[in-house]
Amino acid sequence: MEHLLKHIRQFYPLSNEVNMALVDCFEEKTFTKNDFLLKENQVCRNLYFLQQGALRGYYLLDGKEITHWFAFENAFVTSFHSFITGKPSVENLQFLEGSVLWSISKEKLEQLYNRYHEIERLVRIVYERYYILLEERYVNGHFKTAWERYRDLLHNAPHILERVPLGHVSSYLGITQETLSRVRKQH
Amino acid sequence: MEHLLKHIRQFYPLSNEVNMALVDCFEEKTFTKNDFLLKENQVCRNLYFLQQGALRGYYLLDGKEITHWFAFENAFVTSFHSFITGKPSVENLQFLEGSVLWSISKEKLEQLYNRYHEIERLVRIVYERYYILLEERYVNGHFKTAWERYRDLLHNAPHILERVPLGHVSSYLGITQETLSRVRKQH
DNA sequence: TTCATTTTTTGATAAATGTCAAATGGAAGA
DNA sequence: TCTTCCATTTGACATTTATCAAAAAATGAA
Repeated sequence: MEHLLKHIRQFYPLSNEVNMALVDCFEEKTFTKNDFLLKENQVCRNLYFLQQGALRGYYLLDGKEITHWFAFENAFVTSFHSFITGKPSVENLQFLEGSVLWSISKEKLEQLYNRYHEIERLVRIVYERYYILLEERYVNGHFKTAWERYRDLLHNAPHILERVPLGHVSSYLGITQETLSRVRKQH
Repeated sequence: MEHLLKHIRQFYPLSNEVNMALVDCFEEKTFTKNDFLLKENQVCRNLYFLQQGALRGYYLLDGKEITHWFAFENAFVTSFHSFITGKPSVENLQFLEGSVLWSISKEKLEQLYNRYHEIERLVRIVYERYYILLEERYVNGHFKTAWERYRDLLHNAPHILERVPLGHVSSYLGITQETLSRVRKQH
């Protein structure tokens, strides 16, 4: 839990009162490798903080799994589209490692919004940051060759390559596993 | 101004008092085609509401302009990375048509956040929506052929093809102008 | 360790897309 | 209308990447 509070402080420091209210709303969950946090067509009603472990989000395209994001320690995760809209998820969330999370329901989060302006500010700021991270990822993938994408990943997020099977990484980069394997060898 | 208030109501309806406070903080600006709202290396200190017209965001890669977004009537626009972080922009914002915007400074917006929880909620909700729109755009561009990207654009956002030169559209889709031209003819 | 399973690499070939150069088409202004 | 400028298309060719099949390597369980 201290991990979560520390993480939050980096975005927007909360008063003691609000910190305590927040702690009351989260519950701990643990999973093992290959477990699913969420499957396609389920509605994601919770926001999670990943304290320990690793997770991927993927969807099916022409029968193939396309991993479009990874998450590691100290990140907020959920199926954002489903969580925000209340519609069934198009993505699956699967653990890449045994993991520990803290979970809060959408209802409880909305109660917190209503009670504490501070929480709404915190979340506004978190969304801002997540928005620009996503934008960055979008731009970095645009108009790049297989080798450039691999090189950029190696530079910006080497932990992904260390902790995730290549098959998942290749779809994350938008290339086939064979191409990733070749490109990696040539350089 | 009524356009802006109406747009806001779709996200989160504000009380009269807050609506009035908001109106006081925005000022109108007009531009002609090809004008720049922002140039590379400038810090973007304002958030804009595009009431009428069209705008693109682009950056330079190997000397070529890469357009990575378009905006049309009834959208909030800014260089999000620069606006949020206060750092110089890597992108240029240029008008594709004569346009009318409403502008609010970051300082004034932050004053509004402090005074009105409602405004912070509104913006939190706007970020949520913009986040999932960006995510959707990210996923739609991933692992698609030139033809699929064109077809999807034609289906999801035909107005772009009607109002924007093909050269800008092609870089938006992550393909060359020649390929877009060919792919378009073949189908 | 050994076996079974999964992951990664390699090879041969096809398909898609990029590049460069030139031609065509269309729009706006003189 | 003519001219100029910019946008779009076309052609020839090179390059990159995908696809399919199989081999090799790595991993994990018995």
